[in-house]
Amino acid sequence: MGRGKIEIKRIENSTNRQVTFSKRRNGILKKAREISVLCDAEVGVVIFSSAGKLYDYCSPKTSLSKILEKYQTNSGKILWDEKHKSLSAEIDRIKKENDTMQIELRHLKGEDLNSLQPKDLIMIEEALDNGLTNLNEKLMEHWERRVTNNKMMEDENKLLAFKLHQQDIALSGSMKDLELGYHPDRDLAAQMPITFRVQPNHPNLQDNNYG
Amino acid sequence: MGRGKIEIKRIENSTNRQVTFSKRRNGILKKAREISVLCDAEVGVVIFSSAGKLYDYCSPKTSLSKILEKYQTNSGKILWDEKHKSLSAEIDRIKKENDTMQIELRHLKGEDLNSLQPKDLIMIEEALDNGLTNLNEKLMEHWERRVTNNKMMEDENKLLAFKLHQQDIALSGSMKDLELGYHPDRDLAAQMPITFRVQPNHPNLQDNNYG
DNA sequence: ACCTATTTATAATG
DNA sequence: TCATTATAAATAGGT
Repeated sequence: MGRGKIEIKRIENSTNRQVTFSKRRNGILKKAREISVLCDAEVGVVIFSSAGKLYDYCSPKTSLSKILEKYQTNSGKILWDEKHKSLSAEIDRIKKENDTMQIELRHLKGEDLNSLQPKDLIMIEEALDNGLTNLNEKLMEHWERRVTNNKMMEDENKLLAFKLHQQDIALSGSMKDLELGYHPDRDLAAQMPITFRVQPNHPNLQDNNYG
Repeated sequence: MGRGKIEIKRIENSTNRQVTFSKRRNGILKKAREISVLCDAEVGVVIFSSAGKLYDYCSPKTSLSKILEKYQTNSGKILWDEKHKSLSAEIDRIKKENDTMQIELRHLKGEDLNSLQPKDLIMIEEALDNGLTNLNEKLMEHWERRVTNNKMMEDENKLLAFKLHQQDIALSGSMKDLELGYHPDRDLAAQMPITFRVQPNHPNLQDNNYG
């Protein structure tokens, strides 16, 4: 379309080339705009001149980013840059790791064992046995701590009972003494400190040595 | 350009719109091709029809990926931000999942138990017990299959021994008949085939039914 | 940049 | 959907 027909091949005259580029670039961008309006289409156009200058168009109500995302899901082609490749690679790696662990977990829980050979089964059994051993060790520690605690509390209780008993005796003694002139305050005062001293969960209890 | 001038606004008639889309799309792609050849330009075009169908063009000797990379460095716009974020989010999600499984695995193997309460320990123990139960079941199946096989082989062996015995008897019978002209080689030759016939691991053993 | 002869694209139609 | 064609639009070459 013009004064003369031209062949579609690189225009060697640099000035001519640049002029043609400018004209046709405008043409394309205009047509892109038109088709997006006329036909309700999403259009993205990116043009670099041979000099490296950038021109682009993107239909309204969207963005190149969105169009390209759609492009990728639709075409299956991957456009993204190195960063994304590495992120994707990491996802793959972690997923693989995940799967492996998933399988191992299932096996340890006694699931999906049908495909395994006795040799594998025995290895898993060893792992389970080992786990149980370690676990029972821990449980034993807890248990022993509990027993020790119980014993300590028991001793403490005995001691307290004993002291209470002594007090009872002392009290009945003073009661008898008081039959003439008794001051109740003194008895109360004598009991208070003991009440405060009773701390069954005292952290340093094990340092004491009560029969 | 056509029989009549049209306004640049959405074509309401759906058929018309689709036809116009088809024509103009071809036009744009053609012009994209032409400008890239005539003017040595890098061009990328992505068009989605309103129905969501994808059409694209990319100038030769490059790729959309490269063009877009160039676009980003040139325009400063980042096309991948959203995708980037979603990928990162997925990595986080999977990593978390990974960690959880990692911990569960360690616990089942009897590691890192110090932070756990007896209640947790007991739950793990139950899981291990359960796993062991399932596992032993499987092992038992394998074992029983092995035992059955052994028994069948034993029976087969007995049968073979019996047949051998019978043959021996038959053989000595003929030997006696031959007491006048005996050849030691023949005895050896008679034993050979039996040796070869003994195949304890015969694959079809289970199809036989020997008392 | 503009002009315009000419080519090209395409709207309407069959 | 496909071909035709009259007409609008794009543009090559010139100024």
